Amino acid sequence: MRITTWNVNSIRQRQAHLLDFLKEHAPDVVCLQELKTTLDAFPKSEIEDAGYNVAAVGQKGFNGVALLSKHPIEDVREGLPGNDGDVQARYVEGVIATGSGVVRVASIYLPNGNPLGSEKYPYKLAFMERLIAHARDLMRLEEPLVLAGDYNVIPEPRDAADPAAWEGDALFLPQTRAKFRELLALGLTDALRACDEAAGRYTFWDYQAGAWQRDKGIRIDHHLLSPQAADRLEGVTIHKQERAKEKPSDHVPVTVRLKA
DNA sequence: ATGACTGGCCCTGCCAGA
Repeated sequence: MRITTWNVNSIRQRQAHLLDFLKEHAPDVVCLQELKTTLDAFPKSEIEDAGYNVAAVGQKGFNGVALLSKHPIEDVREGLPGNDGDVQARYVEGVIATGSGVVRVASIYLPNGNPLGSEKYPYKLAFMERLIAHARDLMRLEEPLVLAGDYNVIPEPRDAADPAAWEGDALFLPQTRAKFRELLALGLTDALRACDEAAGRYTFWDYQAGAWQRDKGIRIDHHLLSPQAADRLEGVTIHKQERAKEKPSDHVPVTVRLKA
């Protein structure tokens, strides 16, 4: 079973790339972030025609997350518990029912948190607290669980081409990284790091300053696996070539492979 | 050395992203 996460930076701008990707790679599940649209302009029928079921949460202009699945999507949750009054579309979760069992998958668009000093950083930390609390509950189910998405967290210096440039940034602050480690401490596995300890495994390159051409990337798109999912981990692929296409997202797709 | 982009929206500079 293959589960891809991809911050597409506008589903309308990236629709052709997405459909190409689905055709070429045919992942079982795709977790999308930054749809940047309400659902009336979401290309649901085009994605369904490609063979996928859809569970999506939209928002005008910003955020927006979706689960696409070749298998039925059950038990859909929109938003994290404890976020009453939070209108930002940043979380959707569902149970994927395959012939050989179920996997619970979440598509997460964690807040960026910049600029510091604004209300955005406390919002990021509060969102992470809610995610930790919910993940703790999900871990009690002792089932295969994949928490995938754009975490807006650079976990370690080796996850940035130029770590010094990110000092003091909401993506790399010690407090941000500590909260990410709290998630891992629940017993979740960072899938890429379980397979590959190398530096230079990036998933995002800024549009500005020739970041792509100079490989000034960061790794911020992650799959976190429960033990029952980690037991089945076969590998992780970063689809780096997507960034070299015309009109790319600034993030590339990342796919985790689990044994059937 | 510095700065370099892209997308959506209130349709046009501005906010947001990372």
